[in-house]
Amino acid sequence: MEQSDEKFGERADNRDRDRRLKSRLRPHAPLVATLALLFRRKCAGLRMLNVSSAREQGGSSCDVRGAALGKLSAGDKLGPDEAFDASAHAHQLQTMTSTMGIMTLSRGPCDLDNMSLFQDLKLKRRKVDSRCSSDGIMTLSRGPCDLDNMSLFQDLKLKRRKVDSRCSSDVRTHGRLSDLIAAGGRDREAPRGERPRCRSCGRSGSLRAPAARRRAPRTGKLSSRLFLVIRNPIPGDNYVINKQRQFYGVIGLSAVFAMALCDVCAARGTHHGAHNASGRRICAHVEPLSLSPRAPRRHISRSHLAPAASTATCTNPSAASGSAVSRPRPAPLAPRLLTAITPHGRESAADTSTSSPDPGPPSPRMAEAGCSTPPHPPPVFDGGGSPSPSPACHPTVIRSAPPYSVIKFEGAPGSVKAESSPASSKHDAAPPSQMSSVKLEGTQQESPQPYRPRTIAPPPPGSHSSLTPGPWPPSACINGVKPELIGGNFPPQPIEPKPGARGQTQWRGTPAVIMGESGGVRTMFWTLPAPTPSGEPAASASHTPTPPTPDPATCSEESAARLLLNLGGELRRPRGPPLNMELLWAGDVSQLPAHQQLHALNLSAAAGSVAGASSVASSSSLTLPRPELRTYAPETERDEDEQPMICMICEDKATGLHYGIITCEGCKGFFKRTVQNRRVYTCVADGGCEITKAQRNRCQYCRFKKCIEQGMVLQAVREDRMPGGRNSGAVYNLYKVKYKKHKKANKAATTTSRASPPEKPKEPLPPLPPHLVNGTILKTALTNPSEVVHLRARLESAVSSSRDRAVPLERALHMIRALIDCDAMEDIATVRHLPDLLHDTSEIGDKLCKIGDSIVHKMVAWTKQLPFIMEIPMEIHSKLLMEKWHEISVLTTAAYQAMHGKHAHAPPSSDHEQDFMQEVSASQVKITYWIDNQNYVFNGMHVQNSSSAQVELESIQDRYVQVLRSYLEHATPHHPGRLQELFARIPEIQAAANLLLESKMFYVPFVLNSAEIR
DNA sequence: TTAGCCTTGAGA
DNA sequence: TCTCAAGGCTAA
Ligand SMILES: [Zn+2]
Ligand SMILES: [Zn+2]
Repeated sequence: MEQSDEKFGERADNRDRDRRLKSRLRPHAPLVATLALLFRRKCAGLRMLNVSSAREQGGSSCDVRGAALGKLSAGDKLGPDEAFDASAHAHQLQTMTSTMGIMTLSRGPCDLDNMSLFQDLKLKRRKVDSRCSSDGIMTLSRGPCDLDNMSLFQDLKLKRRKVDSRCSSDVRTHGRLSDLIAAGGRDREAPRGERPRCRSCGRSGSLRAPAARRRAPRTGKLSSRLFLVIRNPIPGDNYVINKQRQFYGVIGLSAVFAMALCDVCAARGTHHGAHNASGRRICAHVEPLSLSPRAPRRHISRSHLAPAASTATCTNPSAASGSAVSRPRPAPLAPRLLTAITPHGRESAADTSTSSPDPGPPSPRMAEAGCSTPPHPPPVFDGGGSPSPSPACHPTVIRSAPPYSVIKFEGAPGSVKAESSPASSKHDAAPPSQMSSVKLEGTQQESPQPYRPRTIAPPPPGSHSSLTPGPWPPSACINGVKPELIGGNFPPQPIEPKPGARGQTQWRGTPAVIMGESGGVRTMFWTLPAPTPSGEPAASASHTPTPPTPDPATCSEESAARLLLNLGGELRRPRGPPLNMELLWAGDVSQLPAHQQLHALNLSAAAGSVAGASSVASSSSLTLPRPELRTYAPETERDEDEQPMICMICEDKATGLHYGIITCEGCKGFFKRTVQNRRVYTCVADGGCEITKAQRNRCQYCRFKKCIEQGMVLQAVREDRMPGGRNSGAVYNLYKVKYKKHKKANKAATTTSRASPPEKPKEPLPPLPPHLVNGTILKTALTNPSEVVHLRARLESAVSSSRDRAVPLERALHMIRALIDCDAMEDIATVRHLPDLLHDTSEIGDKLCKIGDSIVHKMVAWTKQLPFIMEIPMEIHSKLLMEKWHEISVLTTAAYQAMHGKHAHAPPSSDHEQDFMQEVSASQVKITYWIDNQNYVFNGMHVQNSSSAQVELESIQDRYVQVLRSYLEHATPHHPGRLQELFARIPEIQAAANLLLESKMFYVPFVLNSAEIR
C-alpha cells in the first residue's frame, strides 16, 4: 500500500487533473466520487492494464492482463478496486472479442456476396484463374471471417482447384489451438533420444512414445496425449466447442496451454503447478475432457471450415436446424471430438476405438461411448468429477475448479468418428456449424456473476493474416491471451493439403514474402513456393485424392518465417506521441523531414536513408494518412508534369507505372524477376542500404525491400505470365498510383479546384522509421487482398472511388447520417439505469463492473454498426477495440456532451443546423480518428497486408474526410480552417482518454452524461 | 543478373 | 484505334 502511495505521489500532476475531474463529478453523483476515492486509495497491487503501461514494462499487454487475471482468478483476496481493475478490463476485452466473434458469426449475407462475386469472376477465366485467383485465395485465408470462408468453401466446392488450394492455405495459416493440439503430443523441447518429461511434475518415461503416435489407431492404445491445460481459468470465460465437442478455443482470457502430462497427472486430471509463473502451487482436480483420437489433419482443416453436426451433445433439434449456415457438408469431415466422459469411460472409449482400423471412417462404438453419458452430457467440469447433465446443448457449461482445468486430449490419429452414431446421423442433416459455448464458472464464486454468459462465437481462429505460416503467430492471442505451447510439437506436422490439392496449392495462394532477420542475417522468406512453370489446367476439376508428400522446403520456410515473426513480435512499433500523428493527419506536412515531404510529393524519391529523422516523425510517417497529406500538400506538387518521372525506388528515369508505382525499367524488371522466381536475397549490412541508380545493384535485399515499402504490388506480377492487357480491378485497386490518372493529373493539375482533391499521381509510401528499417522485422509484405468482402469492396470502389472526386453534398449528408446513427443507440454515452445502479446494494466493484461491461458492449455495438465494418478485416476491428476502446469512448462521450450536455447550448439555441453541425463534426472526427487508429493497428501487426488492407483503410479514411470536408465547405464556407481545427482537437481527446484510463476513471464521462440528462 | 527494348492485349 | 502496363527477349 505504501508503495502504491509512492507511485501515486509521483503522479502529482495526474492527481491535479483527477481533482479537476472529481470536482466536476462531485455535484452530480456523490457515490461515484466515493467510488473514485476508493479506487485511488486501494489501488495497490495491480498494475495498469492498459496497453501503454504494459509496454512500458517491457511486456505485452497480454502478459500484464494475464498476470492480473491470474491473480484475480487464483483466489487471492482482492480489493474491490483490484477486482474491478482486473475483472472489468478483462471482461471488457473478453466481451469485445466475444462479441466480435458474434459479429463474425452473424455475417451471413456476405457469403452470398462472396458467392456472387466468385460467380461473376469465374466468367473470366483468366482473371479467375490467374490474376484474380490470388485475390480469392487470400480472401479465404483470413482468420476473422472463418465462417464466411466456411460457407464459401461449401458453396464453391465445385471449384475444387481453388477450394483445395485455399483450404490448404487455411490449414497452414489459421492459428487454432485445436490444430496444435491435434498435432500430437510430441514434446518439441525434449532432445532427441531423451524420454519426454511431464510438463507438470517432471516425470519422465510415462508418456507414451511420441514416435508411435501416428500409428496408434490400430493398437487401440493412445500413443500420446496432449492436454489442454487451462491455467487460471477466468470465471465467466467461455470455451467454444461444437456439438461434437470439438474444441475451438476460448472466449475470454483464460490462458490455455497444451502440455504433455504424465500418466499420473493425466489420470488425476491435475497439474502439479510446476509451471505456475507466479510460483503458486497449483493443483486442481477436474474431470478430464478427453478429446477423441484425432482425425487426419486434412480433416481438421475441413472440420474447421465446416464442423459437422453434433453427435451426442445436442438434444435440441430445433437448435440444430436453426442455423443460418446450412450448406452441404463434405462427407469426409472428421472433426476431432472433444468428449466429456469420465476417466473410466474414456478408457473404455479408447479401447473400443481400437476396432476401427481405418483412421478415416467413423467408429460407431466410439460415438456410442461418447453418447453414453446421460443424457447427452456436455463436457463438464464440475470440480469434483461428477458430470452434470445439461439439458440443452447450447450453451454447454463447464464448471471447473480454478485455478487449473485440464482438458485431456487424446492425440492419436483419428480412428473414431461420430457420424455413424444414431445421434449423429440424426444431426447429419442439421446445419454443420452449430457451436456450443462452454462457460467456465469459477467455483469460488457463489453469487451470480456480473458477467453473464455471452453468446458465443468461435474465437477468431487465426486472427492474423494469412501470411503467418503457423497456427500461432506472435501476435495471435486467444482472445487476449497468447497461447503458449509447453508440450507438443510445433509445427507439428507438415500441412497436408486436401486431396487433390497437390500441385495446385503452389502459388494458388497469393505470394507473400517475409523480410526479416534469421540467424543474424537479413533475409527473406516466401510463404509460398514459386509456381510451377508449366502450370496446371485452369479448369481442372478432377482430382486424385492422393495425399501429397509434405514439402520439406516449405516446412523449413515456415519455421524460418515463424522465427522471423516471433522475433519481430518483440519489436512492435512503439506507440509514438499521438500529437505528431494527429498534426500530420491534419495536414501538417512540416512535421515530416524535408526528404519525406519531397517523398510524399514524389519530387524526389528519397534514398532509403532516414538518418536524422526523429523516431517520432518517422513513426508518424508510418501511420500518416496519405490522403490527408495529399489534400493538404502544397500546390507545388502540380508542377510535376514538367519534370520527368522519377523512379520511386532508385531515382532513375521512370518509364511509367509498373506494378503499382512509378519505376524505371530496371526496378520493374527486378521486381518482376524477384516475384516470379521467388528469389531470396540477403543483406550483408543492417538492411538499410541506400538504393539509388548507382547503388541499386549493390543490395538486392534492400532494393526489394524498398519496392515493397514503396507499394509495389506482388499480385501485379501475373501468375500466368500472360502479357498485355490490364490487371484485374482488384489488383489495380491496390495500386498506389492509378494508371492514366497520373498522366491526366499532370495535365489537369492546374485546373484542379481545392474542393476536388487531385489524384496524387506519384505518391510513394513514407519510408519506414529507422527502428524498423534496422529492426529485425523489416517489412512483411503480403499481397493477399483480404477477404471476399474486401475484394468486393475494392471492386466496387474501383468503379466509384470516392477518393477520386469530391463527395457530393447529398451523398456526404447521407454518409454523415449513417455515422450519426451509429451513435444513436440507446445509452451510447450514458449509463443505463444509473439511479438504480447507485442505489443498488451490491458492492462497488460489482457496480463498476457493470458499468465497464456496458461501456464495452457499447463500443462493440458501435463498431458493428459502422458502415464500413465489412471493409476492414475483423482482426483490425477487434484489436483496435482492445487497445483503443478508452479513446473512442471518450470521443463518444465528448460528442454526446457536445450535443446533450449542459454546455451544449450555452446560448440557448433552437438552431437545428447548429446542432447538426456539432453532430457532424463529432461523428466525423470520431470516425476519421478511428480509421486512422486502424492504420495504427494495422501497422503494428507486422504481419501486414500492406498492399490491400492499408489501402483499404486509407480509402475509407479518405472517404470520410472528404465527406466532412464537403459538408464543412457547405456549412461553414466562411471558416475554411474548420477541418483542421477539428482534427487538431483529437490530441486533447486522446490525452483525456489516457488520463481517464490511468486514473481508472474512464467511466466518469458516462456517469457525468447520465447525471446531466437526469 | 540487369535493363533496355519489344510484343501483347484489355480497356478507354 | 490508341494507350499503357503487363511479359519476353537479349546484349552487356
Ligand atoms: Zn528504379
Ligand atoms: Zn542491404
